[in-house]
Amino acid sequence: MSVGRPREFDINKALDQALDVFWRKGYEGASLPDLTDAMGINRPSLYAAFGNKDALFRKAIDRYLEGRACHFHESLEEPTARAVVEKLWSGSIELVTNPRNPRGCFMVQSALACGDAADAIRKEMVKRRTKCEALLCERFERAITDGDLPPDSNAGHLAKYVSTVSYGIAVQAAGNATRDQLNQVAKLALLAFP
Amino acid sequence: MSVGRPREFDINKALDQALDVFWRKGYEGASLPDLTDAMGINRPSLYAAFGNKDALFRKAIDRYLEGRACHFHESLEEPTARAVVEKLWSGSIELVTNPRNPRGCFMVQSALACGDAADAIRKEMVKRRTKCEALLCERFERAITDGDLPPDSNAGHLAKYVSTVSYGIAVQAAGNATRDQLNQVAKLALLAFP
DNA sequence: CCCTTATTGTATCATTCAGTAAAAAAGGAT
DNA sequence: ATCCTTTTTTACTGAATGATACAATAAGGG
Repeated sequence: MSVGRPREFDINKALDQALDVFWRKGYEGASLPDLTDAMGINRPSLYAAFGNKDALFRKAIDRYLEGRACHFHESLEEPTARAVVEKLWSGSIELVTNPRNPRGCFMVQSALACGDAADAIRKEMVKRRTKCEALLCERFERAITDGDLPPDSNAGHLAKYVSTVSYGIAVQAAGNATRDQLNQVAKLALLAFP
Repeated sequence: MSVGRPREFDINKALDQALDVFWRKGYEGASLPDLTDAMGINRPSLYAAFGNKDALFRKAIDRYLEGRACHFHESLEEPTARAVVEKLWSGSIELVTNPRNPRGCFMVQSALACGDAADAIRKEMVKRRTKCEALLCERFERAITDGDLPPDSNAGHLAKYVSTVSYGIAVQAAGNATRDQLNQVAKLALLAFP
């Protein structure tokens, strides 16, 4: 098939390892030695396979959303708006407190505030979070059309509320909040949902 | 009084400038040139007055909580638990969307995830956030004792919920959320409060 | 008016940062 | 077996990092 010396590492496994480092340490806090050590490759291999630190991070975002955080897109397919929110929050709680993952949410904590050099990354994360909220908003608009939500509901406000609670859960998990505590929070937060 | 060459800068004004830099760029993202430029002093003056970057940051935490974010402690003195929450959230929204401040909340975004060198700072921020939540919890326990909240309320759960919404508001503000949008979120979130 | 004390400016320290050049190594193609 | 292409390895680059040494400077106390 491919000509030349075969690559000795699995590119997706390496990307998963890089994702974990970025997740735990943030974009700025993750140094190239941190990344290459975790990925089990040396620096030129990283650059050849992924471009540079910026490009590697962007690939890690996609990997996160399509893999570890796939509960988000799945939750949108639930039959009712309330079920969407329940699945979204419970899935988030499972993700951010899973001992196999770094604590907290990659989309929130990997580039929330940073220096000038990383500002493009920060903006990209803002865009991604906004995009997720927009998808949630569309889902609620459909629920209103379907009569699933009251006709006087405001899909935008609801989407922002649901997103806000998700982000708050992520910050709590980055501290020492337990799964049970966060489930209690979600249960309480659901009272505000129509 | 003091002997020796007098300091040429106002130490609290310099600390305020440093706080702003840490707030906008995070602990790791703020370089010493960033800090000294904003503070209008040179490096040895910074080290003589504040110790080092770590010590400067810790002084900035106190400055933040006692100054810009004083609404938190003030809100605890409101007569009812509901009024506490209303003042806490509205004060937070004012703070994190005030154009005179960096976007978002210093306590959330200055050291949420970071490299090994900054891990002590990250832990300190976790401890501080936990402390604020504990104060909120105590206030709600008092409200239960006073009959202000229903006797079957769980102060711990309520405190965690209120904190979670606050953190979520902070993340939203670090994005592009407007004050009006966040006030809508707070209004909605208040429906879940007894 | 000198002497002590503290701050300021300059210049520099060793270390770490992200990113690469060049040669060695491992296969497939001819 | 020998070339060709790609990956791996080693070593290195210039720039930026946090932190200081040292001398010049400016005030107050005796």
